[in-house]
Amino acid sequence: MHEVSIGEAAKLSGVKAPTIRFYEEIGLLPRPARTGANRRLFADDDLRRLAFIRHCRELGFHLDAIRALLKLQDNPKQPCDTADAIAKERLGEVELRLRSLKALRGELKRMIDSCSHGHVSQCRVIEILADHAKCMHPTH
Amino acid sequence: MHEVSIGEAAKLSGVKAPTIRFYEEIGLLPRPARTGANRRLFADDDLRRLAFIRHCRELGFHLDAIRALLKLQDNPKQPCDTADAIAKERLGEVELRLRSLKALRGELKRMIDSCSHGHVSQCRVIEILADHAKCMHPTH
DNA sequence: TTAGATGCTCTAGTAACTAGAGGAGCAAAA
DNA sequence: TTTTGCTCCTCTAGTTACTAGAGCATCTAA
Repeated sequence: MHEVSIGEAAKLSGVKAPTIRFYEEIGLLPRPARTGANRRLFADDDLRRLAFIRHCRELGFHLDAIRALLKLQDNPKQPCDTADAIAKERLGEVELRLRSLKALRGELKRMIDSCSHGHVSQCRVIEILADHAKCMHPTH
Repeated sequence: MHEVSIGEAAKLSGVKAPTIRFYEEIGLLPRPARTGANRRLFADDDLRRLAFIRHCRELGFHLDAIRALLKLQDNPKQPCDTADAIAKERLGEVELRLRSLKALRGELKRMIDSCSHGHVSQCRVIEILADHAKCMHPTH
């Protein structure tokens, strides 16, 4: 059956042991089997589920979205529109964030470039932060 | 002296009243004056500080960084290297995040494009999420 | 005078973990 | 056999930057 301890599961999946326990607690992972001494034993299925969760988290999905995706995975005969929609929503978030971060980068660069490294009283960084009107950031 | 209530301060600064109280509580804002009936009265200085904080937050600075920047602002004769360093650190974070989000966007697009809108069992989105090896994301 | 808006404090909740306390079990060396 | 050190258990509390709500006081306008 090839069952592993939580430490082993953590190593194999790249998810830390406390986080695995946390996922169990919030119902993202089913409760694994236990040894006589009450230690968790993870089977292949658990490890696969863990890998799925981890990959989703790396791509920035919220736990709620992951919960929905896992539910889909558990019912493979359903149409996959929901999975598609969740991924598209995430893509939208990413694109929004990208635009805003690009604008931000511009403003930060401008701020840093115009700093003449004198005293705080003449510091452009502080000045721009203090006075929004001096800011060229397009979206706030 | 032109002092305003917390609601007025919220309107003027764009920071919500509970958030203003929160900033006071954690020592980011000095305790403002009070009326006889114990209501907060914000002076111009407070409003300037609030605007500073808000602008910093919009640019994504952590409250700790803002605390440091405010301390600098309070001692204008210091050299402004610290302000410069904080802004540069933030720029670094932004650039890192940008790279990672761009990679993410690519992966999400690829996932969505290869979805044929059938059943979950053949869904490429779910499949790629389940199996990291099928993922082209360069950095994880 | 009374209704509705605004203010006060305090507690608790959010996301997604992370850290620590205090204790039990296990494997290997002395 | 004992002891050392690692892993594991549960439980509580802390993190960031707020947000929501309860229960009460005060202010403003009709």
